[in-house]
Formats: sequence, C-alpha cells, structure tokens
Amino acid sequence: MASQVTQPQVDGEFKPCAHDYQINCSSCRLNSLCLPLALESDDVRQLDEIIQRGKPLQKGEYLYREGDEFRSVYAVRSGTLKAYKTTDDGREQVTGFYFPGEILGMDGISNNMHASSARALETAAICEIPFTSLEKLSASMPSLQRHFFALMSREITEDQLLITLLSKNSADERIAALMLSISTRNARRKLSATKFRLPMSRVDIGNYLGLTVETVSRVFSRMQKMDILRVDNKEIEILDLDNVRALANVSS
Amino acid sequence: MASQVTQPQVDGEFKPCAHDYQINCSSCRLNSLCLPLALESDDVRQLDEIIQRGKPLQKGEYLYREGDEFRSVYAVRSGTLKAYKTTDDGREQVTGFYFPGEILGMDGISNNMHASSARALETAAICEIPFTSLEKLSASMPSLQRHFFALMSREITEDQLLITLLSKNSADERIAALMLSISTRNARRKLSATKFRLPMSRVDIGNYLGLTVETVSRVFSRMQKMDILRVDNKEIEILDLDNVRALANVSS
DNA sequence: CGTTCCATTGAGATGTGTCAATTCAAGTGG
DNA sequence: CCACTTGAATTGACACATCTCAATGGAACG
Repeated sequence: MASQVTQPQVDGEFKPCAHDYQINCSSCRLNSLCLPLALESDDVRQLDEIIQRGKPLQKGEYLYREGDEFRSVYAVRSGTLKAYKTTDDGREQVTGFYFPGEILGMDGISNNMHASSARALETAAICEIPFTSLEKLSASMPSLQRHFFALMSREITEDQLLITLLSKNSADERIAALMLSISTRNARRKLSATKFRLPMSRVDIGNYLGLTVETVSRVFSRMQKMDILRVDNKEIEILDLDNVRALANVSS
Repeated sequence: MASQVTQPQVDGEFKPCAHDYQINCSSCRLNSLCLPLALESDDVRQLDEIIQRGKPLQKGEYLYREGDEFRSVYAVRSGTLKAYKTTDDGREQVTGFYFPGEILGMDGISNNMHASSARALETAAICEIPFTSLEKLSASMPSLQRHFFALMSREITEDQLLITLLSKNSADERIAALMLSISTRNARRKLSATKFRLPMSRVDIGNYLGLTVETVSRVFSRMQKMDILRVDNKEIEILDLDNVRALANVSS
C-alpha cells in the first residue's frame, strides 16, 4: 500500500545529501555495495532501467507492511529503516536495521506477501526493484542471478548471527555486537567507524536484541563508565574498539 | 569434505525405509514438498539429472562443515540433520533441524563457503544438488528459479520466527513452539501430528532454543504434569494440541 | 514554557542458569 | 547374562542477570 510514488520531489530536511533523485546506478556512490556490485557496466544499464526511484520516505512512514502483496525488493540509498514482525499477541520483533547500500524485502518472496513490515527511522531514499523484472533479468544475466542468490544467502547468515547472539550472549555482549555491526557497516560506506549517530531509539535496540529499554540504558551507562564508549543520547563514540570487539566476540 | 560418495549402498540398520537409493524425483514420495514442487514433469527429469544421490549418512557424520567450500545444496530424503555454527569461543549454536523434504546448505552461497556445519542426528539419505548446475538450470527454467528464490526466502522467514522466539518468549513457549513445529512438519509428510520420536537430544533442543538442558527437562516435566504432553525420553505424545498451540502462540 | 516522548536510574521480583547429585538407558567386555 | 562403563536425562537448591515497576531527568517541539 504505502509504497513508492514515482514522482521525484526534493525534501527540505533531507537536503544534506543533496543528490538528484533521478540518479542512476552507474553514478550512485553506493554501487560498490549494492546490487550492481557484480555487474558489467552494460548490465548495470539494464538493471537501471527496471529500478524505480521514488520520493523519499519520511520518518515513520512505511515502505511495506506485513501482509502486503510482495512486488519488489528495495535498496536503501540514504537513511535507515527497521524491519519488524508483529507477533500474534501484538508485540513487535525488530528483525533488522537497514543502512544505505543494503537490500530489504526479500522475506516476501516465499509467500508472495511481505512477512514483515518496514518503516523509515529517518528520512530515507529508496530504490524499488520490481521482482518480476529482476527475475527475468536474472535469467539472462548469470552474474545478477548469482549475486541475488548471494544477497539472500547473506540475509540468512546474518539472521543466524542474530540467533546466536540472542541465544548465547549477555546483554553487554549483544550491545557490543550491535555497536560493532554498525561501526563495520559505516566503515564500508567510508564513514567513521568510531563515531556515529544511532538512527534508532533505545526501544528499537532493546526490541532487536531481546532486551528491555532499561537494560539497554544500563549497559550503555556501564560501558561509558568503563571508558569503552562515550554515549550522549544517540551520539556514540567508540573509545576502545578492540574492547568492543572482544566483548562482542562475534566474527562479524 | 565428508560429503557424498556417489556409489549407492544399502545399509543394514537403515532398512526400515527400504527405498532404492537410485530413486528419482518423479517417484520420490517427497516430491510434493521438495524442490520439484513447482515443476512440470519434463522439468523434473532435467532436475533429476543433476542430482547426486549418495550412500546414507550415519548418525554423527557430517554432511558439510563450516568453512568447507560451497558446492551444493542438499535435500533430505530420510532421517534428520542439525545445522549449527561454532562461535569464536568454541560454543555451538544449533540453527536448525532438517527433516525429509527440506533443503539445507543455502547459507553457503554468499561466501562460497559453508557458514555452518551439518550432521546427521540419525541415519539419513541425502540428495546432493550441485549449485552451479542448479544455477544454470534455473536460468532456463523460470519456475525453478522462482521456487529456489522462494525456498531461500522461506529460510529467512523461519530464521526470523526463531529470532522472535528467542527474543520474546519464555522457556515454556519456546518448547511448545518447537513441538508444534515438529508436529506440523510431520503432518506435511502424512505422519502423526501428535505422536513422534524426537531425533535430537535434550542438549540440541536446549542449544537451539537458547536454554540449558536442565530447563528443557524441567519444562517437559511441567508440561507432562499439566497433561499437555506425554514424555517418555524421546517419545513425545501431544495430548492437548490446542493448548500447545496456545502456549506456542506463534502462527506457524 | 508547557507538553510529550524518550532515556536514565533505583529497588525489588523472578525466570533461568549454575552446580551437584541421582537415575536411567545403552552399550561393552568378561 | 551380568557387572561395568558411559552418556543422557532428571531433579533439587541456590545464585544471579535481567525484567518489572516506579520515579526522575532531559530533549524536542509546538
């Protein structure tokens, strides 16, 4: 339902990243992270043609909702989104955060219906990739097919990492792992690996990591006291990356 | 490494399910659950040709190990397997149990390397599906491509279900959910939904669900006392399926 | 400047883990 | 066939990490 409107429109608050919204894959500075990763420039052009670029999503807006018909997968161009499932008794489970260059929506393929909801944590620009077109293109473009298989496989391994985290690790370790994950993903985008702003609330963090808000808060305080992290509301500075890595104690 | 030997060989203990190990997809009684699901009979024949059927795995034997080069995905024909990751500090995390008709190994695609290990919980017959062949076939067979995308997507949604379970549910709810899952999967194979033998140990169950053996045992005892389950070592009888469903409180 | 939402901090409750002992089941060798 | 060994499962007592409930503090916004 609340998916993309195709008319581009520049938004005030979003200006800092003042790209043309009709940018194409070839010139997108994320193309080394995103779907075009494995493609020749000629293939990129074909991919480009099926991608729909809509107006940015505002904070809180839905990209798709659980139960919506599955039509497309989505690449984040700027901003951050969270994906979450709603359990039968109405509680939420955040299943992932998605940063620029990352793909979401693949859980909808199996039932032709989105298995989770996705909404913007801040203003976000999205590339919509209609799935039937992607399928057709994949059939004639082995590297794209392979790359898309790989993307889905990566989603699986990442979910398994989270499963391990939830199943085996303490609150401190979970928070450390999340900080490390965000740090790593920032670094891939050539942003600071040690200083960043969390786009999500403490509630979302707790929800994602299977902890209460209070515990999240206490862990942050504790780590601050131990000079591992500097926490100022959503601003995070990792003071001792090795220590965070040791605490997280996951390969990622 | 310890993958399939292509020479068929009938194994004594395994006799109860006395199929010809050179069975093909068309005549496999699982073909309505497995990869051939969405295929025309002509397509099934082509799929058949790329599938390698090896001699059964004995209890405890590896199908593949974490770090092995990724070459194939695998369909379970009989028996049960568990997949698990080993964390940096040497602990295990069971990420899934695989019953007949189910596919495993897809987490290896993204890095051309298996991200988890898989071993037989009991004697198990396996169909090996070389991935490069599957890719080629998929490119020319849209329904196969679509179906394989769907399978991977299902793996993702199932992992997300487990994430929710681990993050939000009590020990009782987790056990109930697992019992329900096994029950449902049994029913799909036309087996009893209420009476079955657990192929995995209490340790594996606890590991999978993020609980200690002791807790698993206590929950079983508690449920037995409440006349929800009858537990005799690995033999389980669900006495009150509705109650289990209510406890599990997951859609699955 | 008040309202609202989000984050922090404290005190006490509780579910699950830890440690330890016992029972049970399944081989194995004499 | 029985004693012995070994590994799996159960049960109990206690500890502790995290949750719950409640109050306070701070930031954002109209």
